[in-house]
Parts: sequence; structure tokens; C-alpha cells
Amino acid sequence: MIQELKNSYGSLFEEELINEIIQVGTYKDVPAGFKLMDIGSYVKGMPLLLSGAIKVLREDKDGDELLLYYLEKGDTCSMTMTCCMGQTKSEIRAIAETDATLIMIPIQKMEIWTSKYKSWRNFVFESYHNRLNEMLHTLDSIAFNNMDQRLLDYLKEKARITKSKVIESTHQEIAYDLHSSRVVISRLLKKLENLGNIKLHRNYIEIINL
Amino acid sequence: MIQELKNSYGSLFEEELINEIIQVGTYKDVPAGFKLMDIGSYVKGMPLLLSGAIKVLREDKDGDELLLYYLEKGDTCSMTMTCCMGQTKSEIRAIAETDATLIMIPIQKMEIWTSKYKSWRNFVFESYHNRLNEMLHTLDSIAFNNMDQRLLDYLKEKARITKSKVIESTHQEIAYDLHSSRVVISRLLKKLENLGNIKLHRNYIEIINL
DNA sequence: TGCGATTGGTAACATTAGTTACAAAGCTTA
DNA sequence: TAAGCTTTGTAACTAATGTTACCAATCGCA
Repeated sequence: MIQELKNSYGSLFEEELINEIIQVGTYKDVPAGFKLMDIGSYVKGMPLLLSGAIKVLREDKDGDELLLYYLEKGDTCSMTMTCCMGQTKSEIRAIAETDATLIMIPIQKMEIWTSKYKSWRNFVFESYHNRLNEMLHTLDSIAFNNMDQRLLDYLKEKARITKSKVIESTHQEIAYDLHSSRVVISRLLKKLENLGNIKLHRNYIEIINL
Repeated sequence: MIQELKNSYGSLFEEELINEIIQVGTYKDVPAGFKLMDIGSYVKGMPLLLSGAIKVLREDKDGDELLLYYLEKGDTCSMTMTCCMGQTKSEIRAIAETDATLIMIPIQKMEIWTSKYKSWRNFVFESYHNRLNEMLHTLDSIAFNNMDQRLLDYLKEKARITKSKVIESTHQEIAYDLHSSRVVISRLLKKLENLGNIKLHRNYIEIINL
């Protein structure tokens, strides 16, 4: 854990802060698909992601989902931070996209470290900054792009996150993430296959050239 | 200015911080329609809004716009904050929706006050929190609602922001904000009029019952 | 091996939103 | 007041997306 922590955050945080994190943080190892946080639940701690990817999504009143963005090594969840501080419920759901390891920081430390460590403050601000930009990007995608472009972006991002040319998703799962319907996604995927961008298989999609 | 500042921020900030703000802040009085910030421009200072409303919007590569949210008394622009700190260009455009008064804080003070004043830290965090939530709300609206619902929400919000039962916009202007076309908006507005929710006039819309 | 469940392909159709085109109504100003 | 601009209304059409329905392929497992 210590080596992993230094590997991901060593250049960001000073030695002293790293040591504090080691002291109070709890190491967690979660399998792909594990639900780290749900809408309406209260937040107990703040996660620092060491490895793997976390999928952050939104749900509307009818239970329809929408993928917001992914968190990666070195990221944390800004939503969590604000929830911690404001003692409000979570507005989003977070699910491990791949197997992931992370360190949970007790929320009381948040406030203390924010006044004590400049590097922590910068990290928190930068994190907010990144999340806001990702939200902007998602919004752009929905507001300005057609579904075929969104699907293309989705496939690219998923391949990047999983570091693989093979996307292990069913059409239905993709439809959920993009808040569309299975039939529409199948249709557009078939179009991409005909263009030679991908190759379709049962339960996975092979990326040829995006 | 001093009275206005205490009125809007007196309960948030301690006396000492208020005094510092008075010392280093510049008072600004801008007319409705004034462009406070544009996409791609660098940010010189951080605004604290004293009165009026600021419209924050996004633009895509083709110049198509989309309204993100409004800022009101007591708000600041989180985008600005992150831009200041990261020295990156603005991702959004900000335009005074009504006549507005605000105080510009030199960006150097940001960093100093963040370590010096707990109330400032809380303000900054809370501000991020609010903006993230507004972004989520906008995203919900675009992803999960049809245009008629979005239009309804738009009219409600605009009436709230301007504190008026009369919305002084042309159909074309509304179409820009919602990233739609004039014909579509006219169509839906007419439907709302037939339902008795609004009354249409040239250059303004009267709200009957939303 | 065979049955049921899951997954994907496709057609036909419905709905929503965007586009083009044009006319009428209402301001503005020469 | 006539000419010209802006704004709004509306029809007809196109495009994109969503829905329903049904079948075929594949998989897991009894």
C-alpha cells in the first residue's frame, strides 16, 4: 500500500502528508462491479484511487442512468468531498469499472489537512477543476453531438480506461450508460462495423480503428 | 459598496476578511448584456456578485450556445477560480443577465486567503459544490427531459432570476439558450399558451401560471 | 443433448426535434 | 405613410431517436 500510494501521490503530497495518510487511511480492494456509493446515501469517507477505474453515474427519477465520467489513478471524487463537508446526501452513484484499490480517508481529516497542507489544498482544488471540466465535456457531448458521435466517444474512452482493444459490454449495457435504447445502440454499432471501425461479437466488441 | 458587501457576505466572512476585501477589491458596475468573460480568455480576477444576475454559458465549435446556469447575489464563479489557479483559459462565457454589481478580487489573494481564513475556504468549497450541483441539474435536464419540459424549466428559472412575471426575450433568444431552433421554440410556446400557462406578445412573454 | 435465458439483428412504426419556406403582424424611420 | 426590418405563426418536410415486435444465434446448465 505504501509503495502504491507514493507511486500515485508521491509527487503531489509532501512526505509528512503521505505519512499521515498511511496512518489514518484504510486500504480497500474492490472487485469490478462493486458499488462504492449510491444516490441518497451518506458519505463516510473520501476515496483516493490507487489503481483501476471508477465509473460515476447519474440517475433520474424513473431510474434511467447516464454515465458522467470515469475516475482513475490519482483521482478522487469531488462529489464526495462536498457531500462530506456539507453533510448532504450523494447525488451520484459510483461503481468500480475494473478491479480497483483505494484508500479511504476519514472525513474529519479533510478540514484539518486543508488548513495544514498547501499540497492538499491544491489537490482538492485541482480535483474540483478536473471534475467540473469532465462534467462540461459530458454536457457538450449530450448537447451538441448526435448519438453516433457519442457512441464513438464512449468506445474510445472505455478502451482508454480499460487499456484494451476489447470492450466487454453488451449492447444493453452501453445503452444504459448513454441513456439510450438497446435497439438504437445495436443499429449504430452495426453501422460502425460496416465502416470497418469495430468488429462485433457476443458480449464483447473488438476495436479495429476508431 | 461596503454596505452591499456586508449585506451579501457579512454572515459568511469574518470582519477581518471583509476589511481585506474592501481594501483590495475593485467595485464594478456592469449593465445587462455586458460580457464579463469569454471562452479562451485568461482570467484576471475573481468576481463576488453583489447584485443582479450573471448568465453562464457554453459554446461548441460551431458557435452553438447552451445556457449552463445563473449566478446570483452571494455567488462566485468556480470556473474562474480554477482558471485563476491553473492559469488555464476560460471554458465558459459569462454575460450579465441584468444590471449587476460585483467586486473583483485579485487572484493572488485567492491562495493567501485560502490558508488564512477558514470562512474563505468554506466559501470556496461551497461555491464549487453549488456549481457542480447546478451542472448536474442542467445535465439532468438535457439528458432526461424533452424540449417542452426544458422550456418550462427555463421560463420558471428566468422568471425567478429576474423576479418578474414578464420575460423579455424573443423566441430566437430562448432558442439560443436552449440550443434549439426558433421554430421549435415558437411551436412549444404556442402549445403552452393554448394550455393557458403563458401569454405571448411581441418581444416578451407573460407568465400566467407555470 | 435439449431447454430456457441472454444477446443481437432487423423491420416497421411512432415521436420528437430540426429545417425550409413563406406570410403576416408589428415596429422604425425616412 | 410607405419601405424595410424584426418578430412570430404555420405548414410541410426531413432526420434522428425511441418503441414494439419477432426471430435467430449462442450460452449455461439440467
